[in-house]
Amino acid sequence: MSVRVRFAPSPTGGLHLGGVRTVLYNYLFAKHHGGEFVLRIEDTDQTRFVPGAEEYIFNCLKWCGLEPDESPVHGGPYGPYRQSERKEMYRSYAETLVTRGFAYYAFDTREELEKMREELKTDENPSPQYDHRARKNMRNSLNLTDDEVKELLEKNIPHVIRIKMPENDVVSFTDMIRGEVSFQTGLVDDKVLLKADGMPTYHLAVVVDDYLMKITHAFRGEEWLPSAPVHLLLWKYLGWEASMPQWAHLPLILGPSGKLSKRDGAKYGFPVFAMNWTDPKTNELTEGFFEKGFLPEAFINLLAVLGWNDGTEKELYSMDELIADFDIKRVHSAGAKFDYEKAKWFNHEWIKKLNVEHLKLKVKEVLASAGIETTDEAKLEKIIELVKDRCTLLPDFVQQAGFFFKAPVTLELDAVKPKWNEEKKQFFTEYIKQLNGIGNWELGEIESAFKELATAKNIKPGELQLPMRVMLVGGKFGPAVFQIAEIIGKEETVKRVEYALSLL
RNA sequence: GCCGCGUUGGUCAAGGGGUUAAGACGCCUCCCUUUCACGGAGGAAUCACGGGUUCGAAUCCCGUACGUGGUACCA
Repeated sequence: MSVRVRFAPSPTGGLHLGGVRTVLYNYLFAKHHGGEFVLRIEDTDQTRFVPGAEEYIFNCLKWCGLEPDESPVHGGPYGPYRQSERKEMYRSYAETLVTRGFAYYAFDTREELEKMREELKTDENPSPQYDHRARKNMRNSLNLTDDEVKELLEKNIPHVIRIKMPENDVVSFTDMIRGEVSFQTGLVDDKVLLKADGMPTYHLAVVVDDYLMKITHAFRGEEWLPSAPVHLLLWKYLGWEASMPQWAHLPLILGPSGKLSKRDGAKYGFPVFAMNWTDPKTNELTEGFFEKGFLPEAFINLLAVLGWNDGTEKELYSMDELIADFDIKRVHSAGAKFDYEKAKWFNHEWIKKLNVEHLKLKVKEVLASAGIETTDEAKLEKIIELVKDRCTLLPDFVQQAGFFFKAPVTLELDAVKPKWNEEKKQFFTEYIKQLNGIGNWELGEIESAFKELATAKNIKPGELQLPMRVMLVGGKFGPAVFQIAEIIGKEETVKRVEYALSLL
């Protein structure tokens, strides 16, 4: 049987680091086994609908290179892939469960539920559940007579269907990451399966759809572990136990203080979403890795090794290598704190690693958005090669490569002034003359003229190089000075030196 | 509160009865370089605690503490 996995986001907002990692592990597992990766939209909560969120998710996955094989936009044989479009099929499964005695109708109103919680609430039990004890005193088909239930149903009185958790049983299963996990059914509440509006809750939808879509392995965040017994029981009650997927609950990604939230991002200055997301209601922007200047290769890489390793010292993986080496059993069971410094290191490594051709377009874009037009392709390529070791994030190219195309507006003259004197000024005045005389404008000529003149003037060349750099670059950074001069050309070099001299 | 899951340097982590307890990020020192990086060589820093089991425990068991998640007609 071929491997089929799924990622099932609810389109309610930005796509979190942890979400992308869940997609990634699903994707890697599927591809490693030559299986399919399906994306299903879990939009059963109509009150939380957020326009644009679904399209946003697809954009993120595309940028990450994690394209689904089946999805609402990619199609596939098990559609529809949007749960809201599957609404009609859930009710009959829920009713089957009622018929079999594994679930029941509950007619309690919001107010009645609140009242029950209020009454049962104590210091020892701050959040009472609708469980096997509570259900005995509520308005549901367990307590009502058949006729009463029938009447309520016929009158279309709003109701939900709840699972009837066994009072005293143990449900256990083997998690691919954690091993044997077990739960006392009496401590789990009677989760709503079908809501009053006819939509299923996650609990019903996930098992019905996983069954219908022939999902073989179900990987999801650790936050689902406590409701796993409900899902296990549903598979059993529906008579599908034999086709139940294997489960793996992935560890959480934590922020500097506890669970990683988008607030952490704003607070500590790092992105937490794959791409920028603006909440349409509040207009609040949460930064994304894409806009921050991360390469998808690096983003995927850093996420992959946040909670997984192959047992070797290897840390840099391409997607193909990940597919080849990934093993869900080697995923850690403990949560991992996200470290932005290390994330940046990964990006730096990937910038160094990727060839110029691969980087060119992205660098062009980043320069363009800083108002720097690059038309000379050969020149751009040469420059990227020269400066990429110095760039951690894509926008770093603006500082590191920008001055090749545009003379610096402000010069860091404070770095020069303290040791500046008349001799040095004369040196540069004469150097300009020599520069103008160079016929073959290339590195060797520019450099030897500089050094010979310095020797003649009895000044150490080293003492002149920093001023020269500041004149051309604007600050104390960048590749070798004469290389810069060679690339920007004679005219521009002379111009920049003259301008700087006028300020000194 | 109750339930689940977890706990190796600041962070990511290897190791799963006998190791000088890998490696990476970050930090520090030095070399290279009269810029900034890259690269290279070093350094500081870890098995949450308490009991067992065992000749021997970071590794196995039990407690405790702490962290984290759940406890919704949200996913």
